[in-house]
Amino acid sequence: MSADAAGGQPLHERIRADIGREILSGHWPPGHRIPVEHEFMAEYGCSRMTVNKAIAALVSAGLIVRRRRAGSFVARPRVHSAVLDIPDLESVIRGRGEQYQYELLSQDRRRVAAGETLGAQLGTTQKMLIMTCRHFADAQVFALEQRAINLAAVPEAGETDFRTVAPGAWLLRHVPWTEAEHRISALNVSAAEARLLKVKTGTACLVVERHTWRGGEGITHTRQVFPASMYDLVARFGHAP
Amino acid sequence: MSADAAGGQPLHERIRADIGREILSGHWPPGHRIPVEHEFMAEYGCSRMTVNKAIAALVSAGLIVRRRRAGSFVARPRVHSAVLDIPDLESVIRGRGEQYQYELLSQDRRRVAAGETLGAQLGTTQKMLIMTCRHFADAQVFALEQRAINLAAVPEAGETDFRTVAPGAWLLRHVPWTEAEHRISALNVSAAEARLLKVKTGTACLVVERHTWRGGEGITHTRQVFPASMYDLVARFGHAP
DNA sequence: GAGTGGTCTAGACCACGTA
DNA sequence: ACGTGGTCTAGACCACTCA
Repeated sequence: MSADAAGGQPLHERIRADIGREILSGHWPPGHRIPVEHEFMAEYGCSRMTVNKAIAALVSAGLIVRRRRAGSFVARPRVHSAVLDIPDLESVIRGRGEQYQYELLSQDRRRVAAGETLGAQLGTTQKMLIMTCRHFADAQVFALEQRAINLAAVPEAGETDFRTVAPGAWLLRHVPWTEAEHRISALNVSAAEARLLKVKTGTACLVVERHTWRGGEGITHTRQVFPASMYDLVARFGHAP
Repeated sequence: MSADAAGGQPLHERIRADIGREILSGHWPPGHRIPVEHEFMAEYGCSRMTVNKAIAALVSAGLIVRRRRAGSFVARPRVHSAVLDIPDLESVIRGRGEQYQYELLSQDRRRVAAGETLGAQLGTTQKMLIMTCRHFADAQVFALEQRAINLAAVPEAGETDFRTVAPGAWLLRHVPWTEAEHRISALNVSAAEARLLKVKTGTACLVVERHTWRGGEGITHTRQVFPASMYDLVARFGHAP
């Protein structure tokens, strides 16, 4: 009986994938209590250790949080992994003890042609919500952000007033779990961007581009420009065992 | 019997820590074959599942590689985690199909005062090997690098000729396993650095500072400056489960 | 108090790859 | 061929914490 009833992969692997799919599809949202181990034992006809191994892997991947007596729950999305910490900008700024302010500069709704920079890899010609906004730390411009949200994947975004809530913060609360790719580069800002950032033309800026998916479906793309003096990214490795 | 014979932590956790310590201390170097599961069972007086759980955690942390019939081996250090890929520059450049060239600009050996930028966090007043070097992609300067190596931790570095081999590449092959912290920022280059990079003063550059430890002991510190046009960092998240 | 997860056992069979 | 790891079982006791 050991290995595979169907498929060619270990059973604990299959259980892990099944649960992971429920979470990444959004079917089990953050905070959702998943079935207890005995239910999985019955469903898959296996021992508790096997179920435990599957769930333990999801815990170490950060998708699940377990609490004794209470049960196992879909984790609230940490902010894109513990290694490269790119949390929403409001918490960064407040964490420094500065005052956070947010401003929506423009908003548009249109189909994005395949190949266009914003929205590339989000699928061909999706209906997108396009925004430009600024984040302030005290009186200074902390970041300029261009954002595209795939309305097919996140229709609720269409009815949201992004004049009062930043799209990044809103997405963190409304889109359960994501995969992401970051591209980090440096840039001498153009005159137009310099004006919006309230810095001199040519000032070095850190640029973070992020593509985000959920279960393979494009969710959002963002490009954030930080004046060099405002922000350093920090990444750590080596969970000392 | 269950929980802890001594300490207050699970046994598999203790085994994991013990093995991890052997590796991070360099006592078990990369490629070293660790004892088989039955030996650990005897040593700790526990069942095979418990040993297996400990080793499995080290595998998922990337410290150990297991091969059926052959045994379990200390992993050869990957290049600083799969998430933020900062391999040695030679492979980056060659991977692009460009010609790699390396040049040592200066070398010095001195005790670094605590608080000095290079060498901070490497311990107070360690004897350090300090270098400045350049990396070329074809005819362009790809990166300017300042490097400090803690000679107390890596004495072999003192007898190495860094005119022919880049310190980053050498360290990758000679220091078994490391923890690291990266700080990524942007910068308008000074006139002095611009000259070395063969770019105009004020050109935006990506700056990557990296501190590296092995088992808590500082190994090296490096600051690499990339002209904005030369290099983008890419980081991915979301091991789709 | 009762149900959850956390840990552990003492076995077992199997797949695989090296010797 | 044989020893390694890979997987799995059918139990067990315990700690914790929510109801």
